[in-house]
Amino acid sequence: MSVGLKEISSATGYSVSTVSRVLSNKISGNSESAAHIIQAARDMGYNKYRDSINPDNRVLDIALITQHFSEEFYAYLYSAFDKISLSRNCTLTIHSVRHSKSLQDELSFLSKNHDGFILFLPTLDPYSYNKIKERMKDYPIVSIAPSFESIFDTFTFDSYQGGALAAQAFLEEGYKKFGIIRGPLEKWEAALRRNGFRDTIENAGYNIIWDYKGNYSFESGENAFHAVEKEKIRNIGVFASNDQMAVGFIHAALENKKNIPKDYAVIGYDNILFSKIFFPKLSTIDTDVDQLSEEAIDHLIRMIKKEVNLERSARKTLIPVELIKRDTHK
Amino acid sequence: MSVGLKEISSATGYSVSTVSRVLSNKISGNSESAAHIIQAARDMGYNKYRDSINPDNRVLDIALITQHFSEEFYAYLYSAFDKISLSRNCTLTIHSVRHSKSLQDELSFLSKNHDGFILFLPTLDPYSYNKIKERMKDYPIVSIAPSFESIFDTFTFDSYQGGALAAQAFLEEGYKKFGIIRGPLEKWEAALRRNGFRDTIENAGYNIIWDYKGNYSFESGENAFHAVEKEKIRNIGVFASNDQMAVGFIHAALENKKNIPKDYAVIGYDNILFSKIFFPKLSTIDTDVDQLSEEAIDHLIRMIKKEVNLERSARKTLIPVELIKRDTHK
DNA sequence: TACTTGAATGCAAATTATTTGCATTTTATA
DNA sequence: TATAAAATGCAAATAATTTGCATTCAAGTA
Repeated sequence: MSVGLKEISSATGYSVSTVSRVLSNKISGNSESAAHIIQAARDMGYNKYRDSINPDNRVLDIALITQHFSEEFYAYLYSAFDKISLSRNCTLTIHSVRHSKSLQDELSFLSKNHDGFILFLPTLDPYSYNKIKERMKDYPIVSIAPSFESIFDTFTFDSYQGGALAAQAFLEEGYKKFGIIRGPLEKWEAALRRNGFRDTIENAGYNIIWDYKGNYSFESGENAFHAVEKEKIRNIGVFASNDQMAVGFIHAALENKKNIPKDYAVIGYDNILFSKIFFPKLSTIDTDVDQLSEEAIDHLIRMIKKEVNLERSARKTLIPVELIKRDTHK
Repeated sequence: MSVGLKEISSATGYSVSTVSRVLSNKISGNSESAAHIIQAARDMGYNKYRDSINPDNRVLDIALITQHFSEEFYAYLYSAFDKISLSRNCTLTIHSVRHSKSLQDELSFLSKNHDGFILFLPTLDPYSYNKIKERMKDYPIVSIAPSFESIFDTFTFDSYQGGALAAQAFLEEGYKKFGIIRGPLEKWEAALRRNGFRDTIENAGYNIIWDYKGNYSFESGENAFHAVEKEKIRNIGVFASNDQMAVGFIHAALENKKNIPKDYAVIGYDNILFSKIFFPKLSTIDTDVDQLSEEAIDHLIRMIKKEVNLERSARKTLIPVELIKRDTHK
């Protein structure tokens, strides 16, 4: 059963004309009656609701578009966005397009039901990003995926700083040998983490003497250990590009009767739950997902309210990260 | 800009009358032209799309309504539903109502944009469930939250069986002493896991000699260890109601130079990622989230297509669980 | 091939939904 | 209490959608 002005009229007690005027902004939307009618229109599912009513006078519907994986990080991310959007009086819906066949069509469809998008599509290529931009011209979109080229206004963690912080910690503690377990370098943030670490080490006059190409998995951390063990390096500061690899490395090291941090000092990245449970407790780079979501959502809301100049080229905002010192280095 | 039949007409090249007929099922929806028009209506965001078109002829939009927490389980759950709904040609959106002030209104609103709900609201009271049922009469809803009273057709894991499997394993291995770290008993599935374990132990002529009231957290697992240590019990089979508590228990035990499984055999529940990484690897009850989502979604689709008799009282389907034997018991 | 039948289509009329001009009422403010 | 601005409802105007009817098209049949 389709809902029209007549139904809203009888539900609220106002005439059809008044309802019409409220729902097309012909009447200032801040009076009590207007609020009542707008609320009813939303509740009853009036289908021109979004098109007609000024974003200032209603709840905004925001879609978080992700490529979902069963990793803890996603649970954190959703939780943060959920919390912040509640506090901003927005309704958040999460859509995974990981398996989507026709991303463009899907986004186009979703745009009709939402006021704006938060995009988290780390593996999408610039060509597809540009296609989206083209097709969704003027539609409010914020990206939170780390990427080289900014096509949309972007909020991401300062991965370069993260690598640098790990390096600084090792340097201050007097380490002289440094190694890295890299993430896949085609991922932009993995490259940044590595560069931040390397640049800081090299600026201090040292070199990275061991470099292992991991793939972010626990297993590749274990493999990294076996690789470093062969070379009989000891007393080295190892920066792992994520906690899974760090934990894998430490796990393999302990199984082989090595001492952490004496033989190998390790700093990870992400501060996953198990990094503080794992024994020894893992030092790691912590990202403030709450801050990321807050800034991204607030910016998106400003875009929806047309307070952002879209003519300018896409901004990129870096959210600072922090080193959590625990027990896997001096 | 609101999209009407006129716009769809010029986009597709058919007359307004034909478009009207297709979009109100006056024409069999399986011809090529009909498919074309329906597709265009969806893409262009025609706002009576859902109301008008027969569910057989279009993509279904399903909402997974959860109370989101930053736990790995949620990432798995979403991932499974995501995968299955893709294979069923459904669009899935995830909505967290954990912090929602007016659940009823929110659901009512969401129902206008979706064809059916999967409800995962484990902490919701029966009164609220009944309110939802009342307000959303005839709207397709499937629940996947464990609960005593079935108000909606429900698919959940067989938690009782899970407890029983843990007990059987201990019994077969010759343990004579049994303990349990319970989840919060107001949670129905925690009660079931406990009952399954206890009944099996008691049927075999033994008793649970130690019972700790946990709260599903890592810390309460650690506390459980300190409690059992005080009583100087050893060589006991401990069933932890979830993996977090199991890992907490083992962690504290190892820190106190105890041997797992010699001093304490442990079986957990959930099969979280870290249960296979943690050292020693955790024996645990595994739930097949894929099967759960598959059955729930398929049932929901049948409800949407009106192939389920809603007059009957709510069905409850139990999905079997499995014991994964690893290294924390004999 | 010509004929038959039923579905698909478009035009225009009918119906339904929404907007707006105008007169009246309410509300806020001086 | 007076006054102006905003809100409201009625009814007319406009816009959107549906439907009756005639025509076209496709597929099967004699």
